[in-house]
Amino acid sequence: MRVTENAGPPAGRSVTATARRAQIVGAAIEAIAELGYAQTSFAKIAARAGISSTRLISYHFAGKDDLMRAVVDEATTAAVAFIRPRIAAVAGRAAVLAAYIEANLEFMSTHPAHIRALVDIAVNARTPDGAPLTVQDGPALELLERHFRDGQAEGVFRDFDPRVMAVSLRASIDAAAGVLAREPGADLTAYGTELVGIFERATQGEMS
Amino acid sequence: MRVTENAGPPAGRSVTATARRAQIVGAAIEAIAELGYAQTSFAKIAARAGISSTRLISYHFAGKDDLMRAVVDEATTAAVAFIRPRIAAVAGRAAVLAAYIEANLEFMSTHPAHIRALVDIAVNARTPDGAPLTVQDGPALELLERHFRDGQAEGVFRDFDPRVMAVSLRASIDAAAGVLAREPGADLTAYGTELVGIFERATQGEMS
Amino acid sequence: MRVTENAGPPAGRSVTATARRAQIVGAAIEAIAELGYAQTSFAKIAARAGISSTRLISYHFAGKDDLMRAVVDEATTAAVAFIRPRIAAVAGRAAVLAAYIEANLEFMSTHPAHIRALVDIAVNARTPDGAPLTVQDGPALELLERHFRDGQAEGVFRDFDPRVMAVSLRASIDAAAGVLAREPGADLTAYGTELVGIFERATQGEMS
Amino acid sequence: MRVTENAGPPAGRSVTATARRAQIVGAAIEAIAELGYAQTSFAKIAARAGISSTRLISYHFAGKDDLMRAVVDEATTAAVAFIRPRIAAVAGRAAVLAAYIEANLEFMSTHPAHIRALVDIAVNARTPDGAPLTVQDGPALELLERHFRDGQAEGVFRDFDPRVMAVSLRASIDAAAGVLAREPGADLTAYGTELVGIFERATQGEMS
DNA sequence: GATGAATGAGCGTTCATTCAT
DNA sequence: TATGAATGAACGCTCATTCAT
Repeated sequence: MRVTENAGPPAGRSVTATARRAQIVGAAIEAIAELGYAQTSFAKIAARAGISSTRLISYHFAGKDDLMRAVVDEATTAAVAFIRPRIAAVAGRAAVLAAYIEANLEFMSTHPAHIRALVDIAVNARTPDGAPLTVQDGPALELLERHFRDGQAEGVFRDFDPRVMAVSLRASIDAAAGVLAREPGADLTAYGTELVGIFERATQGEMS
Repeated sequence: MRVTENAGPPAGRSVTATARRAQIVGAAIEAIAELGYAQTSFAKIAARAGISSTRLISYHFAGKDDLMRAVVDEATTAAVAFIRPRIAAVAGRAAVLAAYIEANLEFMSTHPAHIRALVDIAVNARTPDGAPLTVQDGPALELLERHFRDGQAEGVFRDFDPRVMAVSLRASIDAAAGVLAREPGADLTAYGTELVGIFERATQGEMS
Repeated sequence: MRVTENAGPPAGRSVTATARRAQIVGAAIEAIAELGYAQTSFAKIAARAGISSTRLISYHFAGKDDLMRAVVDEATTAAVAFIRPRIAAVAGRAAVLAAYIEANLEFMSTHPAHIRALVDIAVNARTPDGAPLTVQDGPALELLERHFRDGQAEGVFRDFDPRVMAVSLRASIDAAAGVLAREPGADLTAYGTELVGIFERATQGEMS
Repeated sequence: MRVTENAGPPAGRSVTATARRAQIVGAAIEAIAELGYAQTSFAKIAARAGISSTRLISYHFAGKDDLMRAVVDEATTAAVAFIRPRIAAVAGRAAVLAAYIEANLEFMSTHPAHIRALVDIAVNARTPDGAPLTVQDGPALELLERHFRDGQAEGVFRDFDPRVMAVSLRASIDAAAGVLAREPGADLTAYGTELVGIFERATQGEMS
């Protein structure tokens, strides 16, 4: 699953702090995705980045928490950059929802390590006092919730609890990442179609 | 959040191996639920169990993996014992599905640590070579999948991919545990009703 | 200045915790006396104790603070055991004062490392938040102060501030340790006689 | 306890080497006084000086030893500049002694960090091979010793060991700094009067 | 005169595990 | 069945210093 010897500046040469940070963040994402959060250490990240000492990581990041936050930032930013134009390209609450689901799954298939790292950090990373480092899917959940609420106000969606729907949708999408991790050849497009079918029905219909 | 001094045999006295194992497994569940998998060590578990040396854990379990498997067994067994009679009490595919969801949420509210530990281990635990320790929700998923498949054969459920539906339902239920952990006062009954509504519509309806 | 290969249990064999702790404390005293507090690390102590890993120190002491407190305890206890019978053997405020000074200097010449370690820890050791680990000469100062106060009440000593006198006496004694460290061949007995002369005059006389 | 943002040139601007050195020395004095010698590092000093990299310290000083020597120089020079005129203003061995003690205590109350740093370095600083970096109070002790010796030759002081008296006086003065550090509101003037009383009696009287 | 980047060595501590009883 | 003692490896982090501009 390793990509390359992690393209970037040849180790040992002085480069800009920005480039070095990006290189380290990339290596951290790879390491977490492959080994899991609990097994990922500065040493493993350094080895993956092709740098000789963990000292360089400590030099560029204030600590493990700081690095993990940078990983979350990078993965989130990449996901948003990927997904936002795809939902901006369609119109209508239901179409946006479908585009959101499909863009998420597409991003997963092209950036599996990003997703894996994001979920792993959210579940595991804690500050020394035990508090979670990040709230899982926090911003994404709020946007989804607002989308559902607005759709309800417009009469497009039925009357459900937008928070429960948002949490369930995100969880279902994240679970797809787990399936992908376990079955590398899985057909994500078909999976996306199924998921769209599930949540179209869940958000519309009358029945209750 | 600690329940008691972890009822069980007073440390230092000779007890049966079975009782000692149960005591340690209980302490491990507490520790994982409170601290998260990555932050849980033999030392923390021993402290919680009120035993002075980690040696006792190594004595009763072949290793960390063995202990984690025992935790998964215990939590799974407890969940099955709680849920099975509740779904056996109702008839019909849809009613069973609703009962399954509601029983799961009810179990969560009475055994939050079991669920937290189960999810945490599933996501995190690996053998030293990086392979996942357990297949996430393996048995539960298969039962759900068969239930959907049978319901489809009976014409009760619409035509969807049973595996995707099963994965999404389990993920949505597990996500409820996360909500519960973050908002201790949340109304799980209402949450369950919402979830039943979502998956009733998702599994029935026509539309596509 | 190293004594021996630090007599004690042969490294690597299992011994009682008490004996091992004493061995480590002894090595720590030697190390601090020779290298100074700032240069003393677990690794240096372990080397001096003839044990192979710093892990054994961490096993027997909760942390560096805990070890330093044990060193202070050991040195203080040894000093008290040496000095107390010597002042109990004489009668009269002035005679006790002289015996106290001379016993202190004698202890210094037989246990120079104990004194050096005691002073070094008092001056340097801090908890992580910056608070001093021990109050220098705390208990000794209180006893001295009371002795002076009682002597004044009996009319044996003149009217001076007992705290200032106690602080100055302790400082003068501790400074003798510095002289001893710098000039190993110094005549401590003569030094003691001089010091007694200084503080006899300081505590008596009329003049003011 | 920090005084200001440590007045001096704003970091990052080109200034004279002299000014920059003074700024760094000032920050080092503050750091040692607050944190203690063992806890003071280039990083802490740089932070206190408001400069971003420890590189600037290494640039202006040959090493840690060199910086510490500069600190000692600065503190000593400041103390001499403060004290010398005060002892030059009085005549007579005893009066000079009293003026010396009182000037020292006065300097302490106006420059507590200087004294703290001076004592801390004297006790702790070592070259890598374990040798003390400076001889504690070396110059001051010699001057004091000569003063006592000359006074004895003039028949003003009784017959005592001038070295022991000098060491004890310096130690008693330095100990006052410790008292001041622990009890910020202490009355240094009264303390000085007491100390003068002690050493007047110690240096004169007959009795022996 | 100044600086960002980089470094190897060492720090105290914790890890799961094994030895010997 | 139990346990105190011991262990090597690895952890994240900080140290004073040097490289190359």
